[in-house]
Amino acid sequence: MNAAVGKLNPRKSPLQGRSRATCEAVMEAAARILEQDGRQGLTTNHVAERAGISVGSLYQYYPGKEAILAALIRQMRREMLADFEAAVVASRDANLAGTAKALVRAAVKHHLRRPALAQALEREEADLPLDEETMALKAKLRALVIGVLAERGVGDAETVAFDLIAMCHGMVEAAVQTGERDFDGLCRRLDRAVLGYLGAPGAA
Amino acid sequence: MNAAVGKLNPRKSPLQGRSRATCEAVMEAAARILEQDGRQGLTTNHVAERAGISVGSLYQYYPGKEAILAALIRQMRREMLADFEAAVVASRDANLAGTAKALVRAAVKHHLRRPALAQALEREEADLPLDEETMALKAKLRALVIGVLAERGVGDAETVAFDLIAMCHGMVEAAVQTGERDFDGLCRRLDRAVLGYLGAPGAA
DNA sequence: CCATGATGCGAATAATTGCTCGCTTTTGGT
DNA sequence: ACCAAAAGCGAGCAATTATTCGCATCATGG
Repeated sequence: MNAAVGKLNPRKSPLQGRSRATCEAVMEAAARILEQDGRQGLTTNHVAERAGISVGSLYQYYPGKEAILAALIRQMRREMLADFEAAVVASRDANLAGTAKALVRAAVKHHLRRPALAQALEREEADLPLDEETMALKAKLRALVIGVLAERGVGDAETVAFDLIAMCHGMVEAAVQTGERDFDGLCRRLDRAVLGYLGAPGAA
Repeated sequence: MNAAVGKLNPRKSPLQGRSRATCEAVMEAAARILEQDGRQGLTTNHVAERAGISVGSLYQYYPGKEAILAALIRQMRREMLADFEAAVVASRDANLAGTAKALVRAAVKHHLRRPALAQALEREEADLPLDEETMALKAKLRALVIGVLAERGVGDAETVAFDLIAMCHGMVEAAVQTGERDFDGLCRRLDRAVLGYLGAPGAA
């Protein structure tokens, strides 16, 4: 039963209101610590202190800091996937360029919400044994893009989807890291990159 | 004097041949550990053991694991910059597409040499207080590309250079992470992305 | 071949961080 | 009002990791 209860899954779920608040406080404290100090500052004692609770309480719900990290990552992933799915649905009737732009905006929005946190979490993903979930998420994202491309007659949709995702990821990450916060400007540069790769019209 | 002797710079330089060998053994051991176990395995004791020397000897030359990491990163950066400069020089007389392709190949070559190591080191860069050096390197790289672009009449060379570097970085990293080892195939996809962004001909 | 400084050693100690456990307080139901 | 279960606490022990230091060994110039 539940073979995945290593050190990554919550120990037990909060039942009462205050324990729910405790869990949220832990997550938010961990997020802020990651944003400010990076992983080095993410110790169980430090998180508990920052969350205004005791270590003991923390361990009631999370078996270790990896579990906290995993929870943050899973939350981020849920939001991201939802944003992308919404973008695909919303641009159901648009042409290739229109859909591409919608997806680009979803990606940028996602990273610009809490830029430092998004970057920190992505850097931690690699260390956690979440490969299965990671691959599953990437597969879903790719499937989404592949669908969009194939429906609109783009050849070798698999490879193209992979590359488009990777290129956007790289550009957004680089831009965010330099402190770029101009949403529209960044989106237009991504449009240019995506449409350029596609050799598509509508690059205005 | 030398305000930067925090914990990142070597303590002293090896003078005799055997101490030089010691330092090299430390670097190689650290590299292999990073490739296999990631940062979590990179402890001073472990590195020393793996290098076949004692911890004491390690501390003679490196004041801590950060210094080892910094040394590895600096070495990688030197090689990378040299590769890029060579590519620019070698394609001095080529047109935009030709030079772009040369730079793309330099980038891919760099990452495909020791893929796991390159990725591990890039992930660690962010944690180390090497911001000055990091920015300096990025500036040099960008300057190289800006020069290439401006000479060949590309507008807004600064932004374009930034984006091209970022997009290639993202694509190469993603490809390497999935185990891609097809040098030529990857290069052609990068060509397509770069030339597409540039809206340039020669995309064959 | 001796002296001196460089190099090497690794058990011992310091520092950090992870985690538990016995106990108190709070909550919700009856 | 009472009780059982849930939640919370934090000192303190365990485990891991970092770092030193006194001493042994080796290399090199004189």
